[in-house]
Amino acid sequence: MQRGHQRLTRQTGHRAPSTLRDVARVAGVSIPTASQALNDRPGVSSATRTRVREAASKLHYTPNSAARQLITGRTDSIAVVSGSNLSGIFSDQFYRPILTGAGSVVENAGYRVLIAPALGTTSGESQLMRMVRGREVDGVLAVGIVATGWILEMFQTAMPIILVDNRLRDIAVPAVLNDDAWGAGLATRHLAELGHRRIGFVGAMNDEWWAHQTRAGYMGALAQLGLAQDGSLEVLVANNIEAARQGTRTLWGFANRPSAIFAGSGKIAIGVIKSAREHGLVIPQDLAIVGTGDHDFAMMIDPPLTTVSVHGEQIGRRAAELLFDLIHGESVPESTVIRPDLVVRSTSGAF
Amino acid sequence: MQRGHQRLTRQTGHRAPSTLRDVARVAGVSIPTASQALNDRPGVSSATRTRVREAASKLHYTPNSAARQLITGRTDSIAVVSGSNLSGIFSDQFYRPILTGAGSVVENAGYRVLIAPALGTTSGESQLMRMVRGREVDGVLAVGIVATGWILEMFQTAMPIILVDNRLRDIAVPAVLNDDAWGAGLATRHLAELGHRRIGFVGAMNDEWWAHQTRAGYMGALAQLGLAQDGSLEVLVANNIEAARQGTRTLWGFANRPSAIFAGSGKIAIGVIKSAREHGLVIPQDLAIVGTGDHDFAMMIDPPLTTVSVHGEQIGRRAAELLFDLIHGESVPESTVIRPDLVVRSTSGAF
DNA sequence: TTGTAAGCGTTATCAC
DNA sequence: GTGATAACGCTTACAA
Repeated sequence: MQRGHQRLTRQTGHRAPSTLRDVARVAGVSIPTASQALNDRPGVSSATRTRVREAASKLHYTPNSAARQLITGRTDSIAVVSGSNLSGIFSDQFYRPILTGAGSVVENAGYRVLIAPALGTTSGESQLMRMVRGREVDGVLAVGIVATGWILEMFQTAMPIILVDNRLRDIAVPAVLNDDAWGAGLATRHLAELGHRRIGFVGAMNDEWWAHQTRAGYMGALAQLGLAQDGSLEVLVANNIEAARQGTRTLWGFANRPSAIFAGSGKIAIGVIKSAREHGLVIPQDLAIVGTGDHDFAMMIDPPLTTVSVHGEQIGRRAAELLFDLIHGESVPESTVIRPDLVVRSTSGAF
Repeated sequence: MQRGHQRLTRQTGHRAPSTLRDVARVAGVSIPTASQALNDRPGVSSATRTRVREAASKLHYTPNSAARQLITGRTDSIAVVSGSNLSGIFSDQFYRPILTGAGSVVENAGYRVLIAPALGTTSGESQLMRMVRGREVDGVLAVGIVATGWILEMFQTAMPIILVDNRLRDIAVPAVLNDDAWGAGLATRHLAELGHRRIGFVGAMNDEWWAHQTRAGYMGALAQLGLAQDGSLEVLVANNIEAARQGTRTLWGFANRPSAIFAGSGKIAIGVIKSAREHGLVIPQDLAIVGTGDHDFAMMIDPPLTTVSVHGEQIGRRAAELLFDLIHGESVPESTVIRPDLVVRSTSGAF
């Protein structure tokens, strides 16, 4: 079993893959006829069709996709592009289920998925342009893209594109979004129903759509519930654990500190929990918390996290379906919104 | 800003992408000359070359990749295939850094990455065959594949392939592996140096290479250290949190229970911690633990986990480099092994 | 140094 | 129903 020192070169003992010409010859028909037969086109006798099919399977014939692309113009593949690199996009807890959902639709449609290099780098962008202008894909799924510039403008005019979890300010690109405002409302009302009057919000201070919407949903719910919109209840931080921890440190010292917190992202929720614990607060007795995003850690942490559960797979599936609609020349709504649910666990103190 | 009800169809106002013929016409040369000029081939006067380049950039010319593929036989893309679906492979804490590393090498080489559908399903396999036999990729990176059947045999003879984190029993396919045995040795010796004599092992009982190697490393270290290889010190469980928790429940009751545990995977480490805590043991005072895989949670859990840090990015980079070697016709070692390091945090009780 | 001719493997068009 | 013939956009070989 110890073969570590061996060196291997690519085997070259295989014959070239068989072409349609081979199939036609074996079946005793012309090349176009073989093509018709294999593509289930009318105008071929069933006897011929059978003969061609048998020849094809005998020769393990697989169409050369480049040749087919060249003439049909279709590539049967789509690109997934994001702001991060190849696997960065997949490591994000939020985007992963979206990609799972989109992937299942795309794979079922028999399409291939090309991972475009990250936007933001020059080389990444030029490779993406090559993919788009070189007609290597039939459509683009842009996940969590922030850029608004010429890239997307070009996409819009040259290639079907669906935006996932973001909107653009200036260009009307169809998007599939989580209903962040709705989720914030669910969380805030849940805490209010448990008797909390001073419900704080720790949100992301970036300029992305979801951050705005989440805050708007929180504010709207407070107003609707007739609760105070006290500025001291609200903290905006960078969207990471450490920033949330640092940014909320001073929050717990005040006499009229919030008795409950709605955290606008999963990372922020973790940071808030750390910070509160460091101040000696017991969750949920001293502080109730509702997080966002129903990720692995929501169940794993102690106590388990009450959270707004984003339906990522559904978002991804819908986005892929809409992209196919666009590819097939159908029109799609500019904005498709998927509502999240509330998953009640222990940190909100409901039981 | 509320434009939700609008419906959008693909814009068709764009002209067809420009071809080499357009470039040649604008530059006032023949098509082959334009081709030579743009591909930096000798035998073109620098004046002509400049004129062609200018025409190309003016027309936003991008070569049609299908046409180029058809004639050169190269696709400039590789497939990543795994046992899981599109994003399942990326959600695994172990594989993600591997893909990050591989991705950076592949993208730098200007290659595209095609995500192959999961093996194991009929449709996935047939789509993969289509990709391979249809010559849609130049090589395959197979991550954590367990199958040994005809699929890989075919790969080996028809297409360059590198296996990551696995070996095959019957076929000599070049592989890049983590040195699991080395890591197990590091962990075991670390615990012995801290004074532990009864060092237990909770490992995965599956049939994969890493599981065997990890156990072998543990056993080897015990022997080398002159410590008991007591069968009661060893528990093999399925590789998930719950199985590890259940499977180690009875471990803590014995008078001569282990004072330290080496957990053979990240998931197993979490399960062991849960189980030990449920039995009232305090970590690391009552039980020292060394885990495997330096993932996010290793730092996040309390106390932070001492763990064998697998160099996933390096594994991925190496795998991609070897794949390119294979694609370029060079030979590669059948087995490339990357050594992990030990990251000492709190659970082992070193400080 | 440049242009002409041929061909990659497939599908589309149109006679027969 | 079937088979010539052309075409997709590009690269290579070879002739001018």
